[in-house]
Amino acid sequence: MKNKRSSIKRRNQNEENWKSLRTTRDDLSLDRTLPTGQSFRWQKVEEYDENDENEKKYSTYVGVIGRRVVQIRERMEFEEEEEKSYETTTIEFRVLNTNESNICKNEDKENGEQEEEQVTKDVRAYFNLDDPIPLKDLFEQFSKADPYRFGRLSAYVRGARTLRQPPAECLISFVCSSNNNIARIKKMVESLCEKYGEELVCNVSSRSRSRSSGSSGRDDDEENEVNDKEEINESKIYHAFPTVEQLAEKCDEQTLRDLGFGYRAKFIPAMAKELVKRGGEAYLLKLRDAPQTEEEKYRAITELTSLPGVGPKVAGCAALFSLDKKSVVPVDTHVWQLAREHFDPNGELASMETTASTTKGSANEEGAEQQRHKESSTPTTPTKQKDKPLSITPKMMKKCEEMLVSIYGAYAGYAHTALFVAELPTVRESLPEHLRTPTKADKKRGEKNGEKKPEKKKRKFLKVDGENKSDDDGA
DNA sequence: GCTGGACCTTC
DNA sequence: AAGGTCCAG
Repeated sequence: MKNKRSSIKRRNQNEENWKSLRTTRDDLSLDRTLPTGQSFRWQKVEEYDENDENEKKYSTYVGVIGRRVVQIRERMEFEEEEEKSYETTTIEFRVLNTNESNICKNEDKENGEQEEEQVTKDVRAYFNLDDPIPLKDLFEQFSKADPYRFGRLSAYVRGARTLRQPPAECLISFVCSSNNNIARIKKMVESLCEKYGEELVCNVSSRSRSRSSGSSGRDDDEENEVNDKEEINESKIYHAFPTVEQLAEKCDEQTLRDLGFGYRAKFIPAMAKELVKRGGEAYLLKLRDAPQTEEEKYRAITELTSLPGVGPKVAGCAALFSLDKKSVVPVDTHVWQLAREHFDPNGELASMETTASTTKGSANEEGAEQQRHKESSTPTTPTKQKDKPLSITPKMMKKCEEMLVSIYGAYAGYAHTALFVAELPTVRESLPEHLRTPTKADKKRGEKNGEKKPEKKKRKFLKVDGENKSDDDGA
């Protein structure tokens, strides 16, 4: 409503609005946290550093936290000291929208400063940056507890954090995630926000043409020209995630079906209404603030599971990603696969796959094989199955979660996040071959060649060979 | 309690 | 098939 003010001034103002998140890249890597399928609202945006004479490009993320549109970047600085020069990374953010935050209603300066503090607090909270234990230290603990897998992986997933999202947003997003892929989940969440969420008005920073002094006068900014409508107003509209009240009142199944939600369309209005009945967001926040005991953890999961569209997996995600239940390990097909591959030397998990998975005839055989070495006497699994997708039963989830919690402890959920991130294509590619979890294709190929899966036996007892400490990622 | 299907789209 | 859940039997 109030975008009549001078956009130029605002633009300059924004340039200086970057504030430090007061963390380090050991504790937070944006690339390993924001686009990893915890939250579906972050968009990677390339920017140019206007203070750098070469206008060096750097990447930022733009997303919405509550009612603020937030942009985050990792800024690298090179410092020279005597002979050595080294770089430090500062993680910074700024608020882009003008109808919340950086404008104080009564031009009171103190209020403004309070607001500034509040913003920083909120953003830090969203990233769980006020944990009692820094992520770096946790990773060291995980590595000690599990040198074979986590220890060798930790350098490649440094800064892979677990977020702390608004509970209703998190829960509803993950209801959309069932039997679905990330790209479509993002689309669904975005359309839900556009349809029902509060508008958040941002000034658009029409960079580029300001100075094309840079050597490569390329302008890949054609999209700015295309969006001429928005360019004129110099504002861009983002949307808050709708509140449960908004959804309960306005949202209906048919509309969501038309938006492409498929069979999940009926869950969201039903859940919103039920949540409102139970007290709205405050009801969920109560689950968050309950004492951090195992009992309360299970209670939270039970409560969530009684909502429409929420099974154990979705409840686990909401509990871990928004309700401070840090030992929860939400087990999905991917986590199951990696647990079976790396944490199942005795084939306990493998033996539970009574339903054949898509590709592995050998999985069951192998599991049964190893099972025989132990004493447990589950009925030997049939060797021949049809090609049905593997579905994870609650029993399997429980077993898998227990196994990981027994290894990683009270912050097992954080370890899970890092292990999961290591499986994402972009990160996986940065891993040395021997750390990559074999894909189905790999296994198939192996079977065809009649190979014997050489590793398996050395597993837990192999000492961590001196994997060159390559402190770093590929990015 | 546990298991097998159906369920909406789309990459 | 994709980061499951619900509902019968």
